[in-house]
Amino acid sequence: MPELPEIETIRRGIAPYLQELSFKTVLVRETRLRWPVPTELGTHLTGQTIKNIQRRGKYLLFECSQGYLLIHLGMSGSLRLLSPNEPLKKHDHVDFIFTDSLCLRYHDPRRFGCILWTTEPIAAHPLLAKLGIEPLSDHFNGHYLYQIAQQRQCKIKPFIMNHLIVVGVGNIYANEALFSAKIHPSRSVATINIQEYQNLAISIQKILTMAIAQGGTTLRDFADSKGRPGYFSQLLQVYGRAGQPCYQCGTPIKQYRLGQRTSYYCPICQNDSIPE
DNA sequence: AAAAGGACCTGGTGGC
DNA sequence: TGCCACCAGGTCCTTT
Repeated sequence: MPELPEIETIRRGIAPYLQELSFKTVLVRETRLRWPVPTELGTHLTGQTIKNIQRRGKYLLFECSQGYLLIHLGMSGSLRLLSPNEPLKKHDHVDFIFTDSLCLRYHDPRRFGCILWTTEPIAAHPLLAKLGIEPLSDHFNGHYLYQIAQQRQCKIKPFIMNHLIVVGVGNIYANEALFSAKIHPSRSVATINIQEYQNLAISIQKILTMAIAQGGTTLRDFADSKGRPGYFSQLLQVYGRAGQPCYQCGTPIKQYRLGQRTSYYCPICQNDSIPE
């Protein structure tokens, strides 16, 4: 479900309500996420106060009095703020209940997400230590991408989705950013020049920023922390639009499989002389 | 070392 | 209506 804009939407939605609140109880109904939810999670968290909620890539980092709660939503995870009395739905795996009776509820049908606890320095956490640059930071630009690309031989779409290079760009926004930069998803990274990389970096930032402003993209079931959908899906140019006319030139959008992911592009705007 | 493919899960959809 | 194959927003791990 969630890419960077969806995670950021959730972070912004919950942070104002949870700052300085203390954990009263943690109810773990299902421990089988991507990695087991720590059995002592409640013991660790009870009495701790949330100091700050940050995001690194698609990870939410809850800075507590004496450690970090780390949450990833995988493909199908969501977090909702509600009353602890709210009736449970299937796959509501964990409740974080706070002293003022607010409940943060973790829901994840496919269980690809994770909930972890660490008291080690957060930047050194094994899941975070090797992550690439934040796309919305000042240091992310065309030069950065160009330099790494000179030593690689992969296609551009998996390249920008590689979170060891740049974090947070998932399948939807990778397709959209490449359309915006007029680059075919299968272009070899070494054939792309510096000017094109500068356009691409700007496109990635533009797309992500716009998506955050729209509250993310709702395809099936994404909702923010209050259950509201995101509206960026109305602005998608290529993702999910196979066979429909390109908004720029009218040519039908093409769809194909690149790696294990579905890719969408305009054969005219993104110069379809490249073998898929 | 880097690229590609498989694996982990459930639910929704479309075809027969 | 039922059954089945296939698809889905992620990313770690194994294989090449």
